[in-house]
Amino acid sequence: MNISDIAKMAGVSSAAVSRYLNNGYLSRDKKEAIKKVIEETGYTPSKQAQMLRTKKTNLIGVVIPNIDSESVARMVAGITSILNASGYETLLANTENNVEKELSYLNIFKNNRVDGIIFIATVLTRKHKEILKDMSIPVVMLGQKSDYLPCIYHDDYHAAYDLAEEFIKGGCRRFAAIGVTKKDIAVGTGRIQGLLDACRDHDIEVDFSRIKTGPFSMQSGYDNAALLMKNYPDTDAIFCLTDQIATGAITYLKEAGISIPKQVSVCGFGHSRTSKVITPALTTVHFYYRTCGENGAALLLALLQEKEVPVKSIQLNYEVIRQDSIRR
Amino acid sequence: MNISDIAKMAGVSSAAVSRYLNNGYLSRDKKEAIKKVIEETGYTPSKQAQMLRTKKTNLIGVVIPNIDSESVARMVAGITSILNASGYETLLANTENNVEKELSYLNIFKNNRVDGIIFIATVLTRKHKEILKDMSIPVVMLGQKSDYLPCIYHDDYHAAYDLAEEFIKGGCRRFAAIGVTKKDIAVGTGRIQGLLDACRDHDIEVDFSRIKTGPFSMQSGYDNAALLMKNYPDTDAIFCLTDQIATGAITYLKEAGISIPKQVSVCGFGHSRTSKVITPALTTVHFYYRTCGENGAALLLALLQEKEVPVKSIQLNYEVIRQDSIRR
DNA sequence: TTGTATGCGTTATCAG
DNA sequence: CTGATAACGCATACAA
Repeated sequence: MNISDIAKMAGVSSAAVSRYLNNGYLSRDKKEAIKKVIEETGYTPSKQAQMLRTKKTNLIGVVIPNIDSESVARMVAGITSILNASGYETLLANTENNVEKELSYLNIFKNNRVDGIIFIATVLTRKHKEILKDMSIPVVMLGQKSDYLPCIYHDDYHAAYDLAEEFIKGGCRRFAAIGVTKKDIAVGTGRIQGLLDACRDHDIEVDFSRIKTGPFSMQSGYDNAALLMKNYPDTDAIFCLTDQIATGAITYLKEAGISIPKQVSVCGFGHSRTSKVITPALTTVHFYYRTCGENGAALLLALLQEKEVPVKSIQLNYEVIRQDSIRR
Repeated sequence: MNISDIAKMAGVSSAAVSRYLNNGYLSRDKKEAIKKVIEETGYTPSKQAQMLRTKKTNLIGVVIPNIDSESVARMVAGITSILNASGYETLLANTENNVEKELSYLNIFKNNRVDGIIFIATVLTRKHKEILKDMSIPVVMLGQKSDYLPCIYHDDYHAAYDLAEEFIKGGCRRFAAIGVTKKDIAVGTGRIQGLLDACRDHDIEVDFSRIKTGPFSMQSGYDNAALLMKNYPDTDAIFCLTDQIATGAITYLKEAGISIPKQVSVCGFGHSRTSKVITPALTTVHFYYRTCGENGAALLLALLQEKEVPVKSIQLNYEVIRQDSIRR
């Protein structure tokens, strides 16, 4: 069932049907006739043919590192809510934290598969820049700051700085940290820098050998906390770069009979569901992940329409969630 | 840059290029020539044109109720891992628990937009059946049992039965439950039925007025637990139909100074991240969500290839996670 | 093994 | 306002 079948049945030309579908000039009675036939047949135009003809896909490629992560899921929820409301659909590319896959998907989308891309970034390599710099379609980056792409990101640095001050106010002086790869600029570098600068501003020395790194997992938090407390038993603050890591650390500390926050204070980042119900409730920072997704989608839509929006970058606010894992 | 440009540059016909792209008959030297030109130009064939021509999209529509849910996210992770490995991409439709949207997306996908559909179902109405029954493309349903579609689902009933027996073994006799709409057959009906049948088999009477329902949220758990303990203070077991609900219930009980599991025992379903770290650790049941997604994708792929796989339905196993929220 | 010609289902141009 | 027709980029039947 195609447009010319409908045209024949309605006694008009296929051009008329096309006009009907696209709100073009059409007399009242032809409109009626076409409407009737379409309703009777349940005809819907072929998206494939429309795409080929109009060069528009109404598809947005969304590249994510891992869907099974609370923060990413929230961003995706924000993205889809805005995009769907505007008649776009999302092509989801889950890279499972694999850089090769990430580059590969970016390349697949690069040409003419989608109208635009939203890229939730973690680690950015030179190859990323190469691919992203000469895209023929608009791209918005989420979660990392970029100087060559419009982006929406969180103020990881100041969030970390504020959190560090919470520890300091509570009297903590011998800091340890459990982080992630420095290559993740926002998280691995930015949050650690916030900690270091806060300590410097308060004349507190940081023992760099107490800064560990590992994956974004509870297991890393558990293992590294164990390592830290064994090698540096006088540690009184463990600065965890994500709630997941903090959850693992807390689990270890409790098992080891180390009191939180009395003997060791702990923080996380992300305000996860778990942070609200773990004992002690985790002092953490809320990032506006859903908003980030929404803004990213809105920005992409603007780019799609106006063709030349001045390259914007948006830094989102944060909120320190003071709970019970840092002593006061 | 299209196929005939490449053909000209390589000194061959466009058909030759097409054959090169699709592994057709081609002499060695022409192959070389075409390869060279394609590499130089970075040409990639237009997916839109291919779709129109071949009637294949290599797209799978994935309809989900809400991406910001641990169980759904795990299923999606499983789906994408299998689909991507087979060269398919996923068109994600997040319905935000809105039945209208769900029907609408199913309809959008119904015709020729995608090659197949994976549908993570919750509540099934007559309209769903109407739409799903005369699909021109294969559909696999996840999370609910269906008699008219291939489906993969969990053994909610026996999981609930086993969990109920845990309560009974621990000496609980005055059951309450916090559930969800009965229209969700797997969760709202199946799990409650498991509880009721276990009680019946152990000659325990259930006071139906202690069975509450609400949304899939922590808030519902909190509010309903409060309501229950106020109206039926002798309750010694709260059977929560999801971990989220259980988390809310536990939060209330702790606030109210009611000891868990001593005075009131609690269970959940889903083996969420939170269930592992909340105090007391939640006795719950593990469902193989990721496997469910993987199997669903694999089943759809089989359907896509063989055209006529006998309508299969797969019931997945479960594992009771005995932790500390039910007394022993 | 190769090239020519046709058509997939639309939209857009152009003449009427 | 309307209809005929070309074109989008590719894959394939058919002829060579």
